[in-house]
Formats: sequence, structure tokens, C-alpha cells
Amino acid sequence: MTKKTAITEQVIQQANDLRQQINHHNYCYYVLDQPEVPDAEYDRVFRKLEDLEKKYPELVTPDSPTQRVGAAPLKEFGQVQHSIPMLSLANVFNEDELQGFGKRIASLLDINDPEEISFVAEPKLDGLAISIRYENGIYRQAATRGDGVVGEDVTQNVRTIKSLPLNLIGKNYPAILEVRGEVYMPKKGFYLLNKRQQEAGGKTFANPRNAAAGSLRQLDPTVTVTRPLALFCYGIGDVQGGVLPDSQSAILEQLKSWGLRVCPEVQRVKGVGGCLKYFQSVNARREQLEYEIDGVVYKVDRLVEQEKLGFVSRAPRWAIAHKFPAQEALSIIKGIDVQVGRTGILTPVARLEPVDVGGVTVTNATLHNQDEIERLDVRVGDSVVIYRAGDVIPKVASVVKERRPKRTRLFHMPSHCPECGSDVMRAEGEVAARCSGGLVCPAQRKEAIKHFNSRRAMDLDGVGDKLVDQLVEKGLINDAADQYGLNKQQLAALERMAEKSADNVLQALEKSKSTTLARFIFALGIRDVGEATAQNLAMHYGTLETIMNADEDDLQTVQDIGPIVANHIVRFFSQKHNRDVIQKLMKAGIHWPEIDVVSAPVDSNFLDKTVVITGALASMSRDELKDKLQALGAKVTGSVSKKTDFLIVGADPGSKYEKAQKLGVEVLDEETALTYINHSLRG
DNA sequence: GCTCCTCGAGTTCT
DNA sequence: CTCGAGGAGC
Repeated sequence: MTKKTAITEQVIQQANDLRQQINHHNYCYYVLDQPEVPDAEYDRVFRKLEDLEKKYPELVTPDSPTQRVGAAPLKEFGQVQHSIPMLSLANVFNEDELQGFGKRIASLLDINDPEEISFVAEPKLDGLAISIRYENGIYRQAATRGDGVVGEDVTQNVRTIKSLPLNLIGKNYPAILEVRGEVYMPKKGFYLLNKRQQEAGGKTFANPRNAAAGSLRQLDPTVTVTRPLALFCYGIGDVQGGVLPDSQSAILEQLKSWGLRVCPEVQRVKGVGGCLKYFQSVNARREQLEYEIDGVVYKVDRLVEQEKLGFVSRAPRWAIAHKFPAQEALSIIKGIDVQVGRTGILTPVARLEPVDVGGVTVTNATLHNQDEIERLDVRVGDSVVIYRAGDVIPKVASVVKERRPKRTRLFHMPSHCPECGSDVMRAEGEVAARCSGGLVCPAQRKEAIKHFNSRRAMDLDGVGDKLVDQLVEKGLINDAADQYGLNKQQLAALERMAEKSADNVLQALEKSKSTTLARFIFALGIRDVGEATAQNLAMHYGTLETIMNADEDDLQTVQDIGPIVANHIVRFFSQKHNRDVIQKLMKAGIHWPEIDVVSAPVDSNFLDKTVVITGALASMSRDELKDKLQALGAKVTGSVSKKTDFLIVGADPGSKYEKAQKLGVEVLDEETALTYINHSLRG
């Protein structure tokens, strides 16, 4: 007889105590989101229980918190018949359809005004519906929805979800309780998982929903336990040996009291008007939510009314999903065109069957370059998934290979420029293919002029892209300088151009003549010389002439200019064509104030600070703020790093905000920033 | 020679 | 906004 097997009453008691403590901490941490003890303390208690169970294996119970990963991998999932079917929901996509829903149920309930009806509104999680069975308060089984009648047995995997209580708390729960809910993956967890997968060379998931589905369908629960899954409960299925309240809202409260996790966004609202208000409020906060949602769900609150309404085929009449416009849609590639940019870079663009994505009709999507096309393996005729992520720009997410028609051909970059026929070159190690035609190429000529006219360059407001196209095609202008030689007659003869408009154009041309050296240099469009570098050059040399005459060695003494950029600059100014254009421009009367190279630095809160702006500003455009900050000696950059001093946030900030917080960068809201600025201006 | 940081360039639709 | 690549610092 060894000591090890001698289980005393005291040991059993101890194990139960530890389990209770752990369950309680789990509940606080995962369900209430309010931990009571530090993680280290939790770990300590957990290890203590593990040690105890190791010492006395007979102590182990299936519902012990140490047993979240209990069983061996499965060969396949068993099937589970849902005693009460798991239904789907009907959808509405706009206000009209929702009003229709309200009227329909009001008339079925013999209520005159749909605004009288109480609803429970909640976000519609983008995850997997699941049914969880408790017997006498102990977790017994979990099943996916499957076809609604028969689902897959995922008991082992759901057991690993930390926000799932293995034991219900409280007392008055029914002997058999089936809870319905949604298993999902929080955005943050998804992001970290993908990062981990990528580093390990594994495959990454396209979105949190796929990641959740993939994780739940793992046959080996030791894999699932490493996946950051979470659970929200929103309803009930089979209930035996107990009574539940008579409204949806009260049922949810009851579920909470038993330790089940309910989405904190759930709200009771009055009438269709209340539903719409809720929809807008959730929609506005959508990005900030820690999980992905694809709409909201409204359920008639009172169960008597639910019963009265009943079902239509496989969906309840008393509930409806109000979906956000699709952020993802299927389209077909009708063709792949090649565009030529200002620098001669060839960009393949997918021409799409028009499709609604997130509320706008998308017809084009860039494919960037040959590498991207090969990575996606897109071909003309393919069905593709189009999405608009955090930003506005539509992208091709993936190709639906199953739908590929027969006899498709691989896309190849043309060997000659589609605009001018010059050879196309792809420099070694570079991704971009370039037209070698230079300004012989009409596309490059047009784009160069458009760049010259653009807002942050010469700000030539009156001569837009369309007009430039026309002028170049008619042969009226060949370069930016030619614009200043246009006369009223020539302009008025153009399509959609009356005398008045012609006058406006001439006025805009006149106005643009007054500029700054930095803008002018930027406007020239020298390769790799953008706004910042142009500014550096202007500050360093002070005059155009000195810049034009500087040699490569000298140029490299300028901030941020190395051998490559220096070479581009020297080459640009060495071409006769470019020198001629510059001369013409000067003759036309382009001028700028002389630069005081030793201009006294302003004393301000922002002097020599690196500032990043994100989100939508209320009081001014981003560019205006940028100018103001620069005037105060700040350096305004595009991305947050540890060198950033301030991040100014407007409404709906993007990923920059999170990054700033992670790096401990000081964050200013718009108001505070403006206060600082005004203060600086006075001081 | 490697790594981090910035800059430049391209992009969609209303 | 995102990617690629040039520049600069270690």
C-alpha cells in the first residue's frame, strides 16, 4: 500500500475548493471580463490542482477545469440530432424591408402600430452557431448547426473555450438545458493567430470566421485549445425540468446568472424605430468592437408573441437579421487591362462585372503587378472574391478555382507598352515593369502633367485630369509648360467648354504661377523625389539654379538623399528636354518667394517633433492640419513608430491608433491638438 | 550587412 | 492604406 492512493476526505475537499476557485476566476475573467486576481495567482491555483490530480488520478472528474483538453484526437466527428431544430434567420438589407417586417408582425399580432412592439436587439456575430447541452448543470455536449436538424459533435473542442462554463453556477437551472450561441474568434486573437501561423510557416486564415470554423473543426482538441475562441449565448433550445422566464430579455438575464456569457451589446428596444437607432449605433461602432459582425438581429421580446407569430418554413417569423451591406462579394473578371503611370510603371487592372461591395458599385480593382497576379493566380473569366477592408479600395481577395471556366490563359505583362509601343523593362530584383518610352509615351506625358497640376504640387485647380487628356490628345500641349501658352480661343473650342469655363481655366493658370520652390521641384516629377525630398532640396539649396547645378556627391549631403536619388536628380536635369521645359515655365512667369535659408526656427510645442495624423478630422482637412504643423516646425509622417512624438486622432481611427498605444506614443485628440497649436501660435 | 524607418507611388468611387 | 524600396543608423 502506497501513500499515494490514500485519498482522504480532506484531499477531496481541497480539490473541490481549488476547482471552485478556478471556475470562479474563469467566470470573472472570460465571462464578466473583470478579473479579480492577477494572472500569476490564477496560474498558481491551477497548477496546484494539476499537481493534486496528478498525485491522485482518481480525483479527476470530467468537468474539472484541468480537463478542457481531455480526450484523444478523433477520427471523425459524430453526428448529433438537434431535439429542437436550429433555425436560420430571414434577412433584411435596408430600412424599407425592415419597416415591412414590422408591419407584417404587427398585423399578425393584431397590433396597430409596429412601434408598440418590444424587441431585443443584438449584434449578429460572424462566427458559428452552436448548441450546448447541460445536464444537471454540467456541460455534456456541443454540436454545430449543420443543416439545422443534424449537426456535428464538437463537444471536445467547445470544451476548450475558456468563456464556456463547464458547470453552471447558481441553483435553479433546469435539469436539461440546451443553450444556443455563437462561437467566434475575436479580431485581436485572429490577428495574433495569423501572425503565429505565418511565422511558423503554416497557412493563414482569410478572416476570423474561417479561423473560428477551422479551429472548431479540428479533430485534435490540443490544437483547438491554442486557438483564441470565444462564445456568446443568445438563446435556448431544449429545456426540461425547469421553467424559464417569459421574455427573451429575461431569459438572457437568466443565462447570465447561470454563468453563461451574453454579448454586452444586447439591448431591449421599442419598435422598428428603436431597431433602426440600434442598428445605426452598432454600425458606427462596428470597427471598435472586438469581434466581427455582419449585421444585427432583432427578436420579438415577449414569448407569447413569439408563439403567436410562429414559423415560416425554416425561419422564425418573430426574428430578423438586419445585415450590413456586404463587405465581400463575388464577381467575374471580364478582362485585365494595363495602365501606364507617370513613372512608366505598368499596372494591370482587373475589369470586373459590376458588383456591390459595402454599398458601392465596384468595376475595377488593381492587380498591382505580375507577382501579385501569379500569387493569386487570376485569369480572365475567373470568379473572384472582392472585398473592401478597413480602407475604401476594393481588392481581389481570392479566386474561386472551382468556378474557373475551361481553357483560361495565364496573364503576362506585355513586352511592349500598350500606349506607345516602347519596350517594357523589368529591372532585376524589382517588382515593377516599366515602359522605357519616357516622355515619348503619351500616357507618361499625360500623367506627368497631371502630377504637375495636382494639389500638393502646383495646385492648378482648373485643369483637371479630363482636360489634360483632351489637350494632349489634340496635340495642344506636350508638356506642363505648354499649358501656360494656351489661349482662350483654343480652350473654348474644346468639348464641354464655353467661354466662361475657358476664362476660369486661364485664371487658374495665372494663379498657379505663384508658388514655392519646394512645390515646383515636387511638380517636376523627378523619380524618387516626392514632397519631403523636394522640401529638403529647397531648404538646403535655396534656389533652383544651385539644385540644377549640384553634382551627385553634393546632393548626397542633403538629408535623405543617397546615391540612387542623387543620380536620378542629376540625370533629370542633364536632359535637354527637361531643361527646356523648366526654361519655358520660368518664362511663363512661374515665381516663388526667395528662401531665407537661415529662417529662424519657430518656438513651439511641435518644433522638431514627429507627428502622425489618423482618422477623420472635424474642423479641417488633414492637409490643412499638416501645413499648420509643419509651419510650427513639426515633421508630419505617415506611419507610427517609436520615433513618433504625437499621434493626432480624429474620428474612426485605424490601426495606427492601436500601434501608438502599443508603443506608448502620446495620443492627442483633435481638440487638444488644436489647443496646442493655437498656444504655439501665440507663443 | 542587417534592420528599422520613411518616403514615394499607386489606387477607387462619389 | 499598403507595399516596395531607398536611406540611415548600428
